[in-house]
Amino acid sequence: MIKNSEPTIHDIARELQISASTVSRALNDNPRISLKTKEKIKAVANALGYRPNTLASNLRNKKSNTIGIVVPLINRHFFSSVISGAEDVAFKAGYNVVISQSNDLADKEINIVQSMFSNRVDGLIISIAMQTMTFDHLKIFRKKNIPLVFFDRAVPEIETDKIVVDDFAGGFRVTQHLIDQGYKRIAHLAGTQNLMTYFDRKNGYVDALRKNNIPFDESLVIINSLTSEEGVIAVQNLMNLKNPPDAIFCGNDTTALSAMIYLRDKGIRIPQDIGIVGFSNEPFSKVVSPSISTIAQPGFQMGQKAAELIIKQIETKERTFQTIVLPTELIVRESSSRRSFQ
Amino acid sequence: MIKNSEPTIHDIARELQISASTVSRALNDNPRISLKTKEKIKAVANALGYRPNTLASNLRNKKSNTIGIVVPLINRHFFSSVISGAEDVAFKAGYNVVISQSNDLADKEINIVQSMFSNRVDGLIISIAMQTMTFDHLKIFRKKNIPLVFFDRAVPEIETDKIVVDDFAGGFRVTQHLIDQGYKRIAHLAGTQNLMTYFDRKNGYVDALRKNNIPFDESLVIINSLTSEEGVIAVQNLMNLKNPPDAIFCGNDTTALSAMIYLRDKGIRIPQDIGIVGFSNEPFSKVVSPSISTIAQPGFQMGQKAAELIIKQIETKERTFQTIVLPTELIVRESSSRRSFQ
DNA sequence: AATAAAAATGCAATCGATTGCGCATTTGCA
DNA sequence: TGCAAATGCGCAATCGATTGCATTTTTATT
Repeated sequence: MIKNSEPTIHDIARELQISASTVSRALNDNPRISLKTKEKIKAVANALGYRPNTLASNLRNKKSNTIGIVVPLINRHFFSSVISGAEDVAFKAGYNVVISQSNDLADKEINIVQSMFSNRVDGLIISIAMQTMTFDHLKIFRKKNIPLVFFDRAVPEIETDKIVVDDFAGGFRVTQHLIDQGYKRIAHLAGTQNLMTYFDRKNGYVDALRKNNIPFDESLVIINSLTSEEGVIAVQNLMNLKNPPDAIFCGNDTTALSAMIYLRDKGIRIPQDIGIVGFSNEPFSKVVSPSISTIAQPGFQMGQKAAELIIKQIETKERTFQTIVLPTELIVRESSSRRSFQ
Repeated sequence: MIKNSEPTIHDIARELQISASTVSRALNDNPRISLKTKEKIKAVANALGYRPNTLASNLRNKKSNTIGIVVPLINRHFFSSVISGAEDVAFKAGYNVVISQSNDLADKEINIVQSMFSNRVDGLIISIAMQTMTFDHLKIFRKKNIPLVFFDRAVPEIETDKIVVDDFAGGFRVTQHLIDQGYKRIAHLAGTQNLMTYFDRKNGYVDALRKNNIPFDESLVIINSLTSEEGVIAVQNLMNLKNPPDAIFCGNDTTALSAMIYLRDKGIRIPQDIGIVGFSNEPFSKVVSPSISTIAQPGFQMGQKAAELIIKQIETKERTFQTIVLPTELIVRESSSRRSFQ
């Protein structure tokens, strides 16, 4: 009779007329088993093509060796970089990585997070969805003391490890840079303000204006969800003002690009007539023409750090949470370099 | 005494003085349990904050509800698109997705695949690493009849579902297009030939030349691993030929871009002096200047299809494998549109 | 009311690996 | 040689959910 199922430690045990306990210990290099027995066991395991059933082991150990990662959209450079960095560190430490995308929908995020809990992930790394307004599904992790790490989009009211970039400084620096370039009327295309990232970027913008004694003009700030299409609409509205801006600090590179293309088609020169700065340093921003000034966010590094923190939480009982603020770097490119054109 | 562990069906059973079997059946809506009991059980489950332990369920059912995906690099647009598409379909069908990247290294790929097997993934979706030359680690899946689906980079000698783009047609079309644009001496920057994708692209190139009675010139084909740096080196070599090319069909957009930048810096005009075409339609290729002609590969759709196929394999015993060849679409942009400049 | 038939629930084994405790065998030393 | 101390290994319970079969309870029928 052919066994079509996988060999188990019991099969090895039967083969050698010993107990499954011994096999288990031998395969785990337990010092209680003699070298000779270990070798015999390993030889048989090899011959049978034995592969431990991680499911069984996980159940018994109450540990899945799995880290969950939830992002708004896998298919976006920044997020896939974070995932890549996290996978890198996690794999080396012996963890698997399960990934889901919320599509920026609160419902799906809740669904995913609960599913990951049911799967008993050892920890969860998450950047919350734009739409998410309640956080009970995440607070549960804290309550049950399951490791949780936020990156990029964190929840202020939940105390845990967080890795964010210095969005405030980023917003400030962008604005200061535009001012330094001689732009006088700087608009800001902001993302939804429930997310700290966009909130902070806007505050940096506001602060830079104040520090430079430039009056804040409400009409120059447009808030939307920063898609390519909304970027165009926002710019249309801005340009239709009686007193249109001469620079736009866009909340991300996507809107910066769509705005730029729209303006170019209207015959408006960049950076001469209008300065543009984006945010995130998407790969395209370096190679478009004019190249887009932007803020670099170290995604890969962020993912690595997130994985390190979650693994530390998993493997130690210690719970001294930290918020790591990665520095933002302003990358000045053509889209805002007016001085060199004057 | 406070139970700090998660509630189980046994806790629910004890609470109601019934058996765990009944609880299990009730929670799974088994018709053998009366509606009244079901409601009581569900109420208690809710009150206790019960969440089924998927690990236990998986072990008993010998099914992990998990699909493994292995790609060379998560952090690359095409692959992250595939992952995104696959996650989309998988999640809706109740599957989790674990992801790992091989970094194009054979050793890591083998390691990953074995780990996924130990984790008893229900199926594996993979695009093999550039470096991988032996396939025993994948043949095992077929031998054990575990669902396996290749995408993009498939292994010819393993019979299973495959989703590829029509690389041959892509290579042919690119070359024909360049010929139609009046380019006479067309070089090809090819990827490692052990991968069918690059092999087919090159064959398409060769075939188009023959069909147009253009002699094939060995010295115009350069094979490397298509990184940005290697693109530059390749172009340098090509331009140093006694008889340099007037067009380059690059194996991917990355090399197309780096080649273009190199040529531009040398004062060579594109597409007037040299025509360039890439492959894959990376997001940047549309927005750079000049924009890069390329072949679109529907990554997201490919991922969806891959997930559908693997789920079909998982959920039916049927094993009639198919190879789905997604059509390639030539996107003509500025980098090869010489006619309009003459 | 008695009995058959149907409906509802429980028992206990199972999935595969792990581990505390205990038993048996070997080794060491006086 | 005798006895304590190592050393090596096995028993059986455990992790939490599932399920074939058995048992109990309820309903229907005469």
